[in-house]
Amino acid sequence: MTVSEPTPLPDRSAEPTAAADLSLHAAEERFIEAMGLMHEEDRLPRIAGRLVGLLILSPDPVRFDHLAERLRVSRASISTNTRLLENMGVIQRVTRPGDRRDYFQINQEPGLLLRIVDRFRARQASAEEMKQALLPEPGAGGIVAERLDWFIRFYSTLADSLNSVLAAMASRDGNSRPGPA
Amino acid sequence: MTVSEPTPLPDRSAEPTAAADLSLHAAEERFIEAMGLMHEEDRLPRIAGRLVGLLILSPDPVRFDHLAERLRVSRASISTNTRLLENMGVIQRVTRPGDRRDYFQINQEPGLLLRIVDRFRARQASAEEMKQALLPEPGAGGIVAERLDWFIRFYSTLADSLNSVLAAMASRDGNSRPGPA
DNA sequence: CGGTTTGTTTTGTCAAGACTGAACACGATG
DNA sequence: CATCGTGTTCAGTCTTGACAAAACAAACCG
Repeated sequence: MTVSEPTPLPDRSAEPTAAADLSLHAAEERFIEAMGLMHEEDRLPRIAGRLVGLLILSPDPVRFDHLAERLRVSRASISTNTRLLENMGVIQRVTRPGDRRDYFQINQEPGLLLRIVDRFRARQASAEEMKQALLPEPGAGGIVAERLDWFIRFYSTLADSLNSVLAAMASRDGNSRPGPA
Repeated sequence: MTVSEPTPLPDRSAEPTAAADLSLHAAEERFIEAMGLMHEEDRLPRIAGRLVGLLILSPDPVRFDHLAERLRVSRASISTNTRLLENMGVIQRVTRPGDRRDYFQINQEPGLLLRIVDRFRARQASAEEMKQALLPEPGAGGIVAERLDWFIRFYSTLADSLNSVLAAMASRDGNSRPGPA
């Protein structure tokens, strides 16, 4: 799982910005790996997360084969995961005239975030259904109904506030950037 | 994965509330399964989720072996998963004097929710670290920094609002209930 | 003590799914 | 048309983790 560095770049003493570059590189590595783990928690393949991390850090669109090279994974994995992210609206495939190759850039990423909202809504809905089924019961106004209420209220509030954060952010910088869904 | 019913309780036709009971039972089944799926999304074993669902619906503490029986899983799985949830502060093991057996009840469940907050905070922190590393760079105020800012702002806002929802709910009914962390 | 009840730990099996290499498709290019 | 460049798909391997059965531990009972 841990990567081995074939080129340790031993000629470091010459350049003044070398140290900064290196630590930046290390930080990038960490960020990318962290994004990999994060997205794995969200049931996405680790490579997809790393892809997102890398593309967040890349000001310009990145070439398909550069992705494979930089992340040290097979082109097959890049193909699969770019497609996945593309379909989710998280990244965007761009092409250039006279260039057969594919480039990718992130897509100011609410795609992922909307997924979270959906999950919360689903939980809320599930508890609501249960509450409904419970209603005709005699003496059903007890602890169980209370718990379900708590549950429902929590998730609905959460989804709402998440939505409003998204909306606020979209209106603030969504007009300057290509702004997807 | 689908359960089969060995004891259909055939003597139900006598009671007038039979229909309601049945649909309630079905709804419970659905709720429990839904909770299983939900928690699986959060990287917990499915059985743990079902356990949470069942305990939410149980007004009184439930006996260890009843859990196994009701969910139709092995006692080993119950043991493992109750322990897991207990350590997470999601459920509570209770005992009764003169009774060797263990009972479980849900622990008005912020345990799970705090996990979500932690995840958000971790994401925010990761982006912040990256931003720091980026700072000394020349011309680093570009798109990348902007994206990281967006990211940071989003997750911190989210975690904050989640916390405040939790706090509001805790203060509203936390004093009547045993109220854990 | 032997045997029972209750819960835990260990061991093995199984399934899901991530990742890869290899075969493939297909347009471009000499 | 043969070949190369580029990306996709397929088939196989490998890891991970959930789950169960069985062995185990410990408290209780006769």
